[in-house]
Amino acid sequence: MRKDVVRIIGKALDEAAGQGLIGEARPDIIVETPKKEEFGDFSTNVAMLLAPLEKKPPVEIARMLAGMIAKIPPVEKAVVAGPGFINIFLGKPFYRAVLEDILKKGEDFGRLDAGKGRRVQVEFVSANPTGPLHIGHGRNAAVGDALANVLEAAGYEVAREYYINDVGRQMQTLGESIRLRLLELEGEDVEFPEDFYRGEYVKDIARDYMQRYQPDYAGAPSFQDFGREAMLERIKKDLDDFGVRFDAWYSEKSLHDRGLVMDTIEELRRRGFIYESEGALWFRTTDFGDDKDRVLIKADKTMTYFASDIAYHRDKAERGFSAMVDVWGADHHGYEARIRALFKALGADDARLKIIFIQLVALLRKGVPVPMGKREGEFVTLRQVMDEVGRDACRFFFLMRKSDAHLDFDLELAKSAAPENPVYYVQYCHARIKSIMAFAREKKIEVPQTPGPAVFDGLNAEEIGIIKRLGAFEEVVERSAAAMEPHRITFYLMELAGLFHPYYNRNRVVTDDGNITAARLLLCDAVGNVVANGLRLLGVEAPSKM
RNA sequence: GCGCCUGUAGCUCAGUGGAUAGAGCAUCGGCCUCCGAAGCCGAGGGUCGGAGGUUCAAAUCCUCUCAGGCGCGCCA
Repeated sequence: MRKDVVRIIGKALDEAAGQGLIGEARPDIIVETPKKEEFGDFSTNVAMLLAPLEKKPPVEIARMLAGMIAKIPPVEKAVVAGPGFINIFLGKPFYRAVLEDILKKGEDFGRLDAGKGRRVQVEFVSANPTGPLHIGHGRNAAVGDALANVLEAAGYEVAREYYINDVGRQMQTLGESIRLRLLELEGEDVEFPEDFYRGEYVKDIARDYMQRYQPDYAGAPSFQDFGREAMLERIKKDLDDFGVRFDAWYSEKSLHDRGLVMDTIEELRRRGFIYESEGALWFRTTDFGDDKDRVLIKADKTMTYFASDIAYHRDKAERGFSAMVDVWGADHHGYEARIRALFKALGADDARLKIIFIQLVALLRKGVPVPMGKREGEFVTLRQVMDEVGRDACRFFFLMRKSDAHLDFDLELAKSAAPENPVYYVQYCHARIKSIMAFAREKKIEVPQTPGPAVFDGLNAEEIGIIKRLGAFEEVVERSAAAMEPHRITFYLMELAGLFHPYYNRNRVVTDDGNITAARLLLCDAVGNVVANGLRLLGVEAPSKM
């Protein structure tokens, strides 16, 4: 929609240049949708940008361009305002075409080719398989998945990946924790160390292990392997119920098994970024802006997690993605510099790597914070929240904020069927429209496929305004993808619902007037369609009944 | 101390360098014989943390500063 206007302005500029009225220099054409209706459907500051280049007053240039723009259909009029804005008013035929386009495209409205099929990887959640997913992972999952959806809609080919930290100290601790719990079950008196995994889930796993392999434990897997599988199964189930699926589960262990960790270290050594000191092996990340150098192999000859991480990212970088997105908890932001250092050390373009940080979620209950101490394993799990408030509310709430902003998640609000709950505000919009459509069908009202001029002329300014917002959906998707900010979809939907509900309350859709009824039904259909498409990107249901 | 994030209405937050800074909640007052009241209408509310700077134009960009959060291990 905006692109059409950009094209129109471009045409006017070309014509002005052709007539020798301006030079060939072209500033970036900025077209915006003004906040006020009286400023038109679109507005551009191109004359003000041109003024210094042409050494003419902006208003003079604006007048000249406005005259040319006004002659290009479907522009109805173009007026100069303020310091040199050109406000452009489009005619009804334009908005009729927009409505037609939305209805014709249906589910595909909002699907773009901006990505041109380029491959993008989104790696998210990647929680250690040593415990169940907690609320923070939930936000990570919601953001990562919605972002992947948005990128897909924008025309990228997206790969969703989960990186599993399945070797090292914490896996050993998990194995040991299970072993001790098993001994307990067998009646032994054990002292359970403070820093072991103390959650109930460990006891569950130990119980499973016992039931499956007792009495002689012949052929039983190691506690660690058993624990890993049990935890992954549980995590997958949680994510599945949350509506999140991955294309790949990438094992850290597999990096070691294939020798890629040592390979990577060797490559860095060849490139001269590795040195030994105090018995340890270091990567000189300070060459690339990190605060300090980082250890890859400790003095005890075991590897750090960072060693795996660089091997993993090296592998990613070689897989030919045009962009790689890592979604991390905000407490990991200190890692960004060292991962970027790896890219630079390998001569790879680290601009391809985008790291999104997910800030903490504060759970509230009627405004009172829910304690979330991680000690004793009593943190709030994604499962608990999902079970309490439902998947839709849960996902929607996680996407109501910019990911790098703290999020207050009020459980009572999320599950309340009250007007102040934004999830239902948007879903209700969809359900309401479906209900209206059903009502019209019951009344055997004929609705044309597309709005002809006679039908469309029945629509008033408020309805045209809604169509204008509907048309902007494509742009919202595009910007959301470009900025990698899925929350923009959420805000758009709340705004759209905020246009529709008041409109509905003031206007009857099904009336005695055939043309008006048809036009309004088509408008409703389009709104419902866009709401459904937007909710799909968020991974939230668009119910027909509530 | 250094680095990253955040300071916008009482609260929670939007806000592409543009025109008189917006929502929702909360508060107060109204609307269901009529397509879904999980909805709508109306009212009050602001030194965009502060100070400089760039610009025709700054909540937005730059510098400094104040406040809060997080991170700064041969931890995971």
